[in-house]
Amino acid sequence: MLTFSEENYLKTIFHLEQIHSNGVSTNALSKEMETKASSVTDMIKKLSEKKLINYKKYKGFKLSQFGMETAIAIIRKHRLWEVFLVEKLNFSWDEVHEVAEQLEHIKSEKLTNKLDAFLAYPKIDPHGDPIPNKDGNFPKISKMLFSECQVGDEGTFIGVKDSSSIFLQFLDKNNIYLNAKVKIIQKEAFDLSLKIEINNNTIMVSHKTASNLYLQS
Amino acid sequence: MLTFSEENYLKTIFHLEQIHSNGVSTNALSKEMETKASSVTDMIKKLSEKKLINYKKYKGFKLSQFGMETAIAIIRKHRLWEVFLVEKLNFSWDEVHEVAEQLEHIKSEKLTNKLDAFLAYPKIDPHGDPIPNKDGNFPKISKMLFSECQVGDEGTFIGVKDSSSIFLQFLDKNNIYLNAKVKIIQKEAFDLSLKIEINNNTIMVSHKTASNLYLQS
DNA sequence: AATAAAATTTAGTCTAATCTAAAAATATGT
DNA sequence: ACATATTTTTAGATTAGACTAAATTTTATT
Repeated sequence: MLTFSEENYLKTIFHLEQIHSNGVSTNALSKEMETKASSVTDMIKKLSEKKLINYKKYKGFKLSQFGMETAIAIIRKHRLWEVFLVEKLNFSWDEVHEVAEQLEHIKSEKLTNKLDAFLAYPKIDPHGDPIPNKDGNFPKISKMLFSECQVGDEGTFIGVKDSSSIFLQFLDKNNIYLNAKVKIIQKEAFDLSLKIEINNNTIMVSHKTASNLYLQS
Repeated sequence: MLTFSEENYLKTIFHLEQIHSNGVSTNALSKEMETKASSVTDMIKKLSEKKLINYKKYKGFKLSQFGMETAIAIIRKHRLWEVFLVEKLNFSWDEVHEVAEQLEHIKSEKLTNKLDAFLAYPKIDPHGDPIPNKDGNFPKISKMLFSECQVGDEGTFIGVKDSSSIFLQFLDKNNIYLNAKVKIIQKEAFDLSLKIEINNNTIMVSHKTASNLYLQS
């Protein structure tokens, strides 16, 4: 049985591997975890003994197959709970992360799978990130930033790039809701702002805003 | 911020105070927590320093007002999550306790209150135990055992005394479901077995079974 | 009231997860 | 290529929560 701390390390290693695909360094992990490098070395040794990562002194580390599965299971739980909090309990986006950080450590496969079913097997979380299924497979989501779309493109607004409170609250205030149907009406050459149709309203969004919204077509 | 361990101690002290109303002893608590008495003494000191209990060496301890509120908040979370697991995720009664033991430690008042609202402010959990409200007040539940009822009594089956898996599975098998409307039809003088009407079915239950079912009239 | 029994506390050890400071290994710049 | 900088690891300390064994206090029994 893994501790919370071990699980948090695994999760963070997983995320770092997405960027540094040829292995993660002690320093990179310590920065991400906001701990000292020596603490990371200690934990890395423990994870290595438990066969969760492959590690050679001074040479960085990578998740093992087993470690990968474990990390994905935690991410699955995190994202499912986020959906639950937003869709069932009416949390706003900017409040869910902290609570999901706790809920992701609840140990019950049965709970996870029943929650998944209760939520009707969602494929993406409120930030637009894909939710791995029971077998650990991530659904393919073809998403692009609003700012990269062509006039005429349409689809569903499924997530954000910037998930800061201030941005999410800005979206709320402007009635830009998750899962809204969106169509790109016009693009201004001058400032790259977009005219979009969203939920049968036509509004203008700045280039900066458009660069932080994902459309699934 | 309290640790899981501190929270578990508080909860257990609360339960013991229901029985030993003039204070709890180190030994009683160590038995209930399945730890050694010396470990309890250590923890008691810490809880005392944090003003969660009132403690005099060799003289036992009691929850302070603050400790009481904290314990009740944990019990509230435990019971709300049990309702969620049974009513929303279709867990069976005998599976919920272990998971609720984990969920009760999630720290977010907002989550607790939103969960409460989502569940429509339930007053009792799947074992028939009362759920304290946001202010820590327990609802008054007038429950009695089926075995103590008179012929003609009617009400709702709200909980069990024996919550062992084997008993809960037995109830499932015999279509005795929580919140069923019940009427006592007849009582056999010979073996004290009852004929009851439950969900428009008439069935017989043994005295032993009837001694473990609570009716709310 | 004296002594035996039981309960409680203290003292010291262990493990997990962190830290600081120092040592060792690796990487970099001229 | 070699001196320096950076990264990583080791060594030793700390805190929380548990433990064992011993000491102390309280309770019970004659």
